[in-house]
Amino acid sequence: MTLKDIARELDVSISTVSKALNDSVEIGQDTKDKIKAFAKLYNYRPNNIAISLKNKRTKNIGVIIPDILHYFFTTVFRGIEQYVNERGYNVIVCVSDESFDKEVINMEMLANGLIDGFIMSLSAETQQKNDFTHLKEVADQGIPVVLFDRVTDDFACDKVIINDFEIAYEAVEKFIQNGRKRIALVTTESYFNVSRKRSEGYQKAIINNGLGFDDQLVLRLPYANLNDLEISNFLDENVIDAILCVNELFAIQCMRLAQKKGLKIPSDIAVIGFTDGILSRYGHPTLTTVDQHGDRMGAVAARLLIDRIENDISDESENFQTEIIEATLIERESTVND
Amino acid sequence: MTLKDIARELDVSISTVSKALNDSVEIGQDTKDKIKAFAKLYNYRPNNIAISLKNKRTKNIGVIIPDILHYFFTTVFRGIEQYVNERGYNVIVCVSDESFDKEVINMEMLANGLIDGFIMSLSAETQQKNDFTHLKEVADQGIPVVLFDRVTDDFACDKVIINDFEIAYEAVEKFIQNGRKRIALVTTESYFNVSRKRSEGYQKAIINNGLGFDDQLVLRLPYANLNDLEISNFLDENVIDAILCVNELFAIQCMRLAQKKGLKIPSDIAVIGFTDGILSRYGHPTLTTVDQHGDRMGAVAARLLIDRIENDISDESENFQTEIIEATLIERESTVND
DNA sequence: TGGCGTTCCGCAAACGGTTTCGTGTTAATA
DNA sequence: TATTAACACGAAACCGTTTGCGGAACGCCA
Repeated sequence: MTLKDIARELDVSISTVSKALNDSVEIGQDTKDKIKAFAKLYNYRPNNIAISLKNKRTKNIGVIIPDILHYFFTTVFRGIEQYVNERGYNVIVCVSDESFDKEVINMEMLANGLIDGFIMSLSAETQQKNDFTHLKEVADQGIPVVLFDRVTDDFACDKVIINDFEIAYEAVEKFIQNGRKRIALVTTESYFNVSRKRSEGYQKAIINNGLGFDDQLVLRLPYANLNDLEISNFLDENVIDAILCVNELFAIQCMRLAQKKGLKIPSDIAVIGFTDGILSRYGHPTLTTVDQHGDRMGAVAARLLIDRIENDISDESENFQTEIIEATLIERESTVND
Repeated sequence: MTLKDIARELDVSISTVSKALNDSVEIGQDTKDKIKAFAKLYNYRPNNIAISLKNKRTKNIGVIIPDILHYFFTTVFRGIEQYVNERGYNVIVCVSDESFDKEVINMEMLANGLIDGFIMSLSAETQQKNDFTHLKEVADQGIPVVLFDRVTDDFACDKVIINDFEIAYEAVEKFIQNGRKRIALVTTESYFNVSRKRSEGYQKAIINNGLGFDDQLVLRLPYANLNDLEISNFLDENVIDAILCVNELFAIQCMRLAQKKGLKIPSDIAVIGFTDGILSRYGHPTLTTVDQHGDRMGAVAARLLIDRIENDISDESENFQTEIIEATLIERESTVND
């Protein structure tokens, strides 16, 4: 069922049909009625591809995330999806699998007309290499990009992040208020901007509270291929009464291994993680954690992007914004003193 | 950068440029070289929308899942994404949020030219209502559909499922081999085809092993809004030494509440769940569970769909297939007898 | 009756490609 | 020298829409 079909059946021109269906004033009321009735009867729907070609707008948003199995990204994705749907857009997702090459390939695939803009979080490899030419290329093509969470200062665009530094600081102070003295940090290698900021927040809080920063109490783990040994040794070699972990999985692992050694949580060791995921809520004990409000983050990123798309911002004044989502600490069993 | 631009610059016709870039034999070698060099220099990429319009193929697959936060669906999604990318397709995802209306709206949005086919798992509401007219409509439009996991006999198409009945049967026998006598089942209300089959497998195994089916030992919970009370009462009111749960979350909840009552796992109560997710692997204790091989399921569904799309199956002989993925039982701490 | 303004509709271009067919040039062959 | 085949390229249709513009028909007024 195309405009042409309707035009032929009703013996009018294609343009008349198009205008009638779009309620143009150029078309007489009875003609409109006739055409609309016919269209409804045969369940006519305009072909979106043709429309996209015509107005050079696809109403699709490209989303590129490093890992779909990661709870945080999943919630951000959901936030994006919900928001863009409300504004009549669809989402095309690609997963970079933390790989620079996949990120580049996916962007190139989507950039040739398939999408009106990108929302993305940088892959681990991209952050390591510090190579953002693929971002610059799509930007040069006039395609807007919004970065969230894993962002970089080396590429100018709208960004959405959380207050990593402050919330890490707050978490450490929570420990201190509860009387903890030997507070450890379990983080990733430092090329992640988020881990770095969280580490800085940790360090600052330690120092400001007069505990004295001790690099021995910082454990840096590879992002993937987690194994028990390093954590286990770390726990053996240090006297620790609290651990701040930069993600949920690290926290759960720490708790499990500490418990295995006969330590009680939270009485012997308190634990705080990042990402309020399933593990935090249903782990044993339940985990005090930083809620990054992924849904909100996704929605904000989507709002920034669509606004930029629709405002046809040819004022390339590049008034880029960085929105900061306030993370919140959710207290659960892993820090409650009994 | 369009064909027209290149043609103008190089003073040849558009068709010559098109043919040259597609390595047509009609074009002389030197002309080809010149055009290709120019195209590469200016980083020309054909507009996918225009191509889609021309050959009425978008190379997009529509995926509709009930819940992106559900680990199982996430793994299936990943399987789909990986497979279709290899075959040059992209994925457009929509989340139905277990709602019939959202499922319908999403399908209609995507059906008008945006995608070449659907991969989907039915929402809870759709299964309850048993209304599949939206599926039939897109099928009538000639758009192929592949259902996975949450399928229905009332709509003819390719399907991918796991052997729910058999694996539930196997799980119960595992309990029995370990000497368990009072084996409970925690399931959802029965409109989910998967839960129903798992329940049947449970029941059959109980009966075949001479344990005598006791409906008292079956707890039926609502799918959402889980609260502790029902499970807690269930544990109080019955003498139970093993529980089979139809999903991961139920299993984790059961373990937590059982432990709260002072019961030891697995010595007092053994537990088996479905879905080998994060909770199963990192829960306390680690959970014996049914691995549904979501990745494989997604890949198979994608293969079925793309084969059907590309084989231009006008032999509407409707030789629909139902592929069955063999689930496997992963043994962890929650069933090991000590 | 001539001129003017409305109303209603069709023509054709445009979006960016692919593809069929036709045409002009050259060289080989009878 | 005339015929023909091979080769290289261009014109135009097509995919399904939207939209500016022109024109026909009509009514109204002077």
